[in-house]
Formats: sequence, C-alpha cells, structure tokens
Amino acid sequence: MADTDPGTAERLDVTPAHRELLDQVLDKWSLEVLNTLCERPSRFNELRQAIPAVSQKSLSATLRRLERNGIVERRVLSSRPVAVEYRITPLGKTLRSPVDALLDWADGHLGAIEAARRAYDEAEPTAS
Amino acid sequence: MADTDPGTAERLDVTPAHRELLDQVLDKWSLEVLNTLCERPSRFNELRQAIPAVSQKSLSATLRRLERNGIVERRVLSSRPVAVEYRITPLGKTLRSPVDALLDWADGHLGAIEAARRAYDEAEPTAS
DNA sequence: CGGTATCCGGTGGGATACTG
DNA sequence: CAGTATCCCACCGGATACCG
Repeated sequence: MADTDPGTAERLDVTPAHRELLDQVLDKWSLEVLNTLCERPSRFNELRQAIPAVSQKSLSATLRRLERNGIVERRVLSSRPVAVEYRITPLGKTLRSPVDALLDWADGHLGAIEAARRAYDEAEPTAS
Repeated sequence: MADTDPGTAERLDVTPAHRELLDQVLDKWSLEVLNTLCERPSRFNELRQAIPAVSQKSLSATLRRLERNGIVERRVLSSRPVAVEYRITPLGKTLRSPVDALLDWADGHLGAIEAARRAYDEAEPTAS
C-alpha cells in the first residue's frame, strides 16, 4: 500500500479545540450565511431574506459567533437609520474550499446514503 | 476574475437534506470514531479505549447512526460471549478526504482564530 | 462483552415582544 | 433597520443502573 492509502496514512487527531472550532463554524446556519456572504456583503435583513428559515435570534447569534472567530466582519455604515453590513474576511474565505469539499461529498453521496437508511429502517422495525 | 474565484463561483446551496446529513456524520463523536475505524476495525470496548471521553450511550448512538447511514458496518463475530466488530464501509472511506480537508483547515487556522477570539473578547467586555 | 433504559442538566434554537 | 430580551421546549449527551 502507498502511504496515501487512507487506511494507513497518519492522520490528525481531533482535539477538543478542533471540535469546538468545527462546532462554531459548521453549526446549523453558518454554512448558509457563509455561502451568502461569499457572494456579496449583505445587510442583516438581506441575510434574513436570503435564508428565510432562520430566526432573528439565530441569525444574530450565528453572525456574532462567526465575527468572534474572525470569519465575518461587521461594519456599521451609517447611524440614522442604522445600517450594518456583514462581509466575509480573508480568513473566512479559506473556509470555502474545505466546506465545498464537504458539500460536494454530501451532494454526491446523498442518494447512496438515503438508500442505506431505507435498507436499515427496513431491516430493523424493532418489533411492532 | 477567473471562475475559480470563490467570490463569484456558482455554489451548491445547503438543502435541509444536506444539513441533516452533515449533522448525522459530523456530530460530536463521529469524526473520532471514523478516524479510529479507518485505522483498523474495532470492537466496541476498543473504541471506548481509543476515545476515552465518550460515554457508552453516546458511542452506541454514534455507531448506530453511522451504521444507518451506511458509513460503518456492524459485524457480529461470535455469540458467547458476544463479540462485535465495527468497520468502515467503502462509502465511509469516501468521507475521509473532505473530513481531512476540514481537519487540516482547522489545524492550520486555529492560531489565527484563537487570536481573533481574543481580540473580540478584549474589545467587547460588554460591561462588567 | 456489548449494549439498553432511565434520569437529568445544559444548550440550541424558534416565537414573540420590545428597543435604540 | 438591526438588533436584544424573555420564554419555552426539544434534543444532546453524561451518569448511572440494569440486561442478554
């Protein structure tokens, strides 16, 4: 086997810090926020329109979390009426490639996985 | 700009099915389970030793979830005393590459992100 | 050995109401 | 417009006890 064999290659272990980071960056709404902000900087309510299913509270929390992690930048544009713009940072852009890889994987294997789920659920009606 | 520019490239949107899939596969313990099973097939208690922080319940739930999604396979080896082996499936192996990309990203940018967090927390003591 | 059942506290996130 | 505050509940995951 070559050392590129995924079964034998040495791999990074998942430390608590890695875990926390992924939790902060891959939570329920972050990916959609990232996707939107990678297309263009957006105002708060533009994001709400772009992601209709998110609540005010969750969008606000997601943005603050991403801001704290240096993934997005919050920019106050004017003060009356208040205008705020969110944009992706250079650090945030580096997230694109691995996240896209993940999304591509999910998209490419969704069919196989749904088939596996059906097979599993079929086989294990757990009595009834 | 080339069409490889992350700011202009067309991207997959994140559907609820994608979200659910990622939630099932990237949850708290799945990555460590995957990492361990990619090295070698393992018994239940071997996994507990390899991942000391996981509880029985969570490990069991993680394994059943991954099994249902076709990522790992559960194999009963003998019946008295019970021996069970878990191993990664071919489908599960396809997860390696995108997950490694993510882990590499996390590892490579952890320092910058921790710096961003310190800067943010410093600037926003939010009273006290 | 390899789990399941039960309890239980903390957290995520929606709905709603209010504010600068 | 861009949030925060409050309430509330569902779910996650740990601890413990029990089972085939």
